[in-house]
Order: sequence, then structure tokens, then C-alpha cells
Amino acid sequence: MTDASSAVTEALPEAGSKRRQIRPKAERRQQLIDATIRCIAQHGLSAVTMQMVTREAGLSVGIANLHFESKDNLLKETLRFVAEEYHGGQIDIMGGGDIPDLGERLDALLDFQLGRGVTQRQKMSVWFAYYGEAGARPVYQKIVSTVDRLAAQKLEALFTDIIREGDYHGVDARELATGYSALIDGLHLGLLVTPRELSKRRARAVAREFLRRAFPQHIH
Amino acid sequence: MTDASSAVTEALPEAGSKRRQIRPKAERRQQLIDATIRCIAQHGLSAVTMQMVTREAGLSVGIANLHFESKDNLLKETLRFVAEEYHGGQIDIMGGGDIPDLGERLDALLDFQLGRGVTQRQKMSVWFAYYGEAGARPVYQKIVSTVDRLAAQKLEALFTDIIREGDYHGVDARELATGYSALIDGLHLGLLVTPRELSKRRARAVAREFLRRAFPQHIH
DNA sequence: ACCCAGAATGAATGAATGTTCATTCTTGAT
DNA sequence: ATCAAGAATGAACATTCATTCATTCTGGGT
Repeated sequence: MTDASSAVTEALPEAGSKRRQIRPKAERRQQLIDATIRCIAQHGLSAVTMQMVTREAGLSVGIANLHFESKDNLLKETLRFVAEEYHGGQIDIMGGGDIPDLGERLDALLDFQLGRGVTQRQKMSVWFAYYGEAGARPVYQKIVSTVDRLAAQKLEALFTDIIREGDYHGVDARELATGYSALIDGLHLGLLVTPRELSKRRARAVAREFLRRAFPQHIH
Repeated sequence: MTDASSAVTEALPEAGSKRRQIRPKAERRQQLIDATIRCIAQHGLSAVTMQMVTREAGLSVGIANLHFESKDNLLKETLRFVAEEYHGGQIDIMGGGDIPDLGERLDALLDFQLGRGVTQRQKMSVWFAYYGEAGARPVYQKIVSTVDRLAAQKLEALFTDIIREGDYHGVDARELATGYSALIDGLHLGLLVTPRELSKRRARAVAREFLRRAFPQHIH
């Protein structure tokens, strides 16, 4: 469904080549979204301009309004892309039967959530930039909560399976899922804002400890 | 140290009174900071303008640059205020001997963190608006991490005391403190972005469950 | 009653930004 | 080789915003 290793990191089109190229609409859209992600990460959402984004993409200013009708729309679509990439990745891991062992599936989930792909500063910056505006922009809330709800359901289902398999008592799958999701979000925040105090390694240890406390038989 | 019930919510100075009033510098500064908080919460950080803030404060545009030298500075000072209010409140509860019983002190902390004062949408919006920009603005990182570090130390100390008192084994105070802080941050995020899915009541239950799991003797 | 230091005002300014659109260029079909 | 559809360009425009500062007003000190 989603590709966590999208080409967000590779900037710089062939510098020097000034020849105008015509490319399919979908490709240009993605190019602009990727450039937007880089710009938000580097300059902050409130400092992003259309000129900045199109220059980063190696294209002219007019093209942004050709493929997206407005800046607002470009930002909206960028959020949708990031949200779907993140939550889609989780859903793939949780729902798919790719990993039959439930404990290993938990591990894979944790790896995805705090691994290289997602915790790249770029992605985290974008993620929280929108969170910051969500309070004032219902559109953002809706985009996030739509994918978020599905991921939450899958996580709850996974926890329910684990609870049944391990015969754990006094544990509420729903509450635990809420707690785990919140913990991961909080760790992402810490990694973004105070990277000096919280290393990726320690973030992972903290999350793992949370799971181990809840499911001791499943986390080594 | 800080006053959690500051007058952020009360908008509207006496409407209709057009008489110019001269007030001490400190008062005007606070007036403008409060107005800025309201504006960020309502319109989002990226949409805040000086005209908007000064109108909200019931003052003229020029006054903002009289008391703060620039918009940048006003935003910086506003973040400092919110950060100190939030972390200062926590530090007061944790460090002070106002509450001798450690379990009760934990309860008080949780009440403060997820109670009315802090979880007001206004404050949360501001908090995360800045987090969103922190990736691109080292100044914000520094302001937050300064107060954050102190609060983290106090929390770790409190947890250490509790672990000693309860004679808990296999628990690392530092790691637990990191996890708890992250959990609270994540719950705040949930309350802000998906208030429909996460009620304040449930957020509190989740946090309490985390503590109960770690310190069963101290949380009823 | 008077005065003046400095607080407060808001129209004016210039810089920055989103959006438009007339024009140019590319490419695949004929 | 030619052509048309439409992708791409970027100068121009209108708007918005932060900042300035000449001017007005206030209130405490004398």
C-alpha cells in the first residue's frame, strides 16, 4: 500500500540541465509533495512558500497551481500522503499475516514506528507541524483521524489476539492500545524536540519495556 | 512560581471604552502574551498576525513593537511563558513537600497534567504549534528543553523515591520517567487532534493505569 | 493648575507572497 | 515532417503583513 522508502531524501534534480521536461501528472504531483515535505522539515510549516517548494522541486512557480489548485490544497495533500504512509505502514504490519508469530509482529511494528523510515527528522517534523495546526484547522483533524481510527482498530485487534493467546488477565486491549499509541507519539515528540536527551535507542527501549510489562510472555 | 489559572480565557476588555489607558510595561506584556495564546489556539501559529494579536488585546498595532521588538520576539516570549507555566506547575507539585504522601503526590501530578488547567484546548494548541516548528527553529528547542530537563530530573527523583519506598524491583526510574512523560505528551496530542476518540476521562485512566502497573502499591 | 516623560496610537511604507495567464515548448499521433 | 494538445514557464498583479515613526494623549510629580 505504501512505500516507506519514498524518494523524499534525494533532493537535487540534475542541476544545470535547463531543458524543460514533460512528465505525467501523477509524477509531478509526487515530486511537489516530496519537495513540500523537505521544505517543511527544513524551514517549518509557517515559513514554507510556493517559490520555495517549486525551487526545491526544480520546477517553476506556476506548476504548483497547475497540479494542485492552491497552496492550501498542496499542504492538505502533503499531509494526506504522510498520514497514509505512516498509518498505512502500520496497518500493513498489523493486519497482514506476513508474520504469523504475534510477538514478532509486535517487534516488527515497533521497528517500523521507531525505526529509520519514520523517525527521520523530516517525517517527524512534517507530522508535528500539522499536529500543531490541527487545533485550528478541522480539515487536518479529519485527514489524520480518518487513517488514525483504522490503525487504532487494527492495534486493538492485535492486542486482543495477544491477550487471548497469552491468557493475560486484568488487561483491557482498548485502553492498552490507546496508551501504546500515545507513548509512541510522545516518543516521536521527544526525538524531535529534545534529541540530545532522548536517543533513538532509548526510545525503543522505553516502548519495548511498555510492551514487556503488558505482555511478558510475548516480548522476550 | 507560576499561576496556572492565568487570565488567558477572559477575552474582551471593556468594549466601547475608547479612552486610552497607560499601564505599566509588565502588564501590557502579559496582556499581549495572553492575546497571542488565544490567537494561536484559534487561528493556528502560521496564521497569527500582529494586527490580529493587538486587536485581540484591544490595543493598537504599534504597541506590540514597543514592548517586544518584533513579532518573532513576541512569539518566543509567548512560548517561554507557556513552557514555564506548564513545567513550572509540575515542578512545584513534584519538588515541594506540600504533599508528603508519595502516592498522593503522583495523583496530584496526574491531575495537573490532564486536568482542566493544562488540557484546555488553548494551551494544548499553543504547545504543539511550537513543537511543530521546533524541528526548524533551534530557539524553540532551547526554550523548551531548558525547562523540560528540570522537570524530567524532578520526575526521575520522585520515581526513585517511590521505588525505594515500595521496594520495587526490576524498575529503572529514568526509563520509567521518560516513558511517563512521553505518554502524557502523547495523550495531550490525542486530546487535541482526535478529541472524539479520546476523552479526557479515558486519557486519565490510561495514564493512571501506566502508573498502577509500575507502582501497584502506590496507586490504589 | 501645570507640565512633560514616555506610553499609546494608527496611517504610511516597503517587502514578501499566492495566484494568474499569455506565451513557449514538448511529445506522441498522423 | 507536421501538428495539435496540453504541460511548463515566469513576469506581472493584487494582497497581506511586519515594522516604522510623527503625532496625540495620559497621569504622576511639582
